[in-house]
Amino acid sequence: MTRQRRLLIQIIQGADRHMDAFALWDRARNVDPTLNKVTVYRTLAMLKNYGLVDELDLMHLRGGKHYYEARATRDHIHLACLKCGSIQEFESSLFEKLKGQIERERRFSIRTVRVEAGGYCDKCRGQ
Amino acid sequence: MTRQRRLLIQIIQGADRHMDAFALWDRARNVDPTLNKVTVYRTLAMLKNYGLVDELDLMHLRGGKHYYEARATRDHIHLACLKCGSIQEFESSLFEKLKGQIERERRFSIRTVRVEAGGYCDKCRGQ
DNA sequence: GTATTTGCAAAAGCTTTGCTGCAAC
DNA sequence: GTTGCAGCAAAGCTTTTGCAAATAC
Repeated sequence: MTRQRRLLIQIIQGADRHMDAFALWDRARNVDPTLNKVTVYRTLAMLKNYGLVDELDLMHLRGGKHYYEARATRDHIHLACLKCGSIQEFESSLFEKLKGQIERERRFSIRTVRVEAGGYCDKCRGQ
Repeated sequence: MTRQRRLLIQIIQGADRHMDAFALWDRARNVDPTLNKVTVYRTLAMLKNYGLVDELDLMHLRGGKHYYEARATRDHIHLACLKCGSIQEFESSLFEKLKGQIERERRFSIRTVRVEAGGYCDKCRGQ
């Protein structure tokens, strides 16, 4: 494991929000200004492959780019507000049951699941 | 409603698989060779806006492009096989309950939901 | 006749690739 | 010393934009 990869992993795991490749690069450059954007993409590809990082689209709220987050111990759902752009996370045992149903009824072995809902958050729904 | 838009809507609704913008364009050109790719994108933007069409990523199995499908009467989940690339659709009352839970507990008004699972289908899981 | 839609060309955005040199072990 | 990783520049793909001409009603 190289120094730069360790740095990127650290940034993803410590992120307080969902970051895209450019944002990750930007944050990494504060620590190591020589780090190239291509290295970000190559590291992300590796981490996705090992299942350490999940790739999100967040309902394309801000164009076609992808967002990344360290894989959590428990899967969660992303709720994207189409008005204010806020992202909420939601965990539910129903979601766990749903995954179990898919595995059983379709004999489909799930490796990653992505649930994204677009709509209006509590603050924006009345407006 | 213009002729070209009607044609594109017809193609999306009659599609036997999930199509990306290029595939839609290609099919539309068989009928009207003057139809421009930009018109495809503009029509899709309109249809997404009206909630008549859903945009999918299918777990980025084939890069960052988007796939489109006419909105069904009932939401469904997409299961993308990481090995053979097959796409299955899955409906479940648990999914409906999960949506209800989100609406209630977070007071989040859902407009579109996308559930995509990547993994191994029955045929590929043993291999 | 007015408003909206289309084609064309070009730009924009994000991501990937080829190759050479550098770093890790 | 061998193997794999990083930097650089350039290409690749999908999608969006600006503007003049064409179409719809």
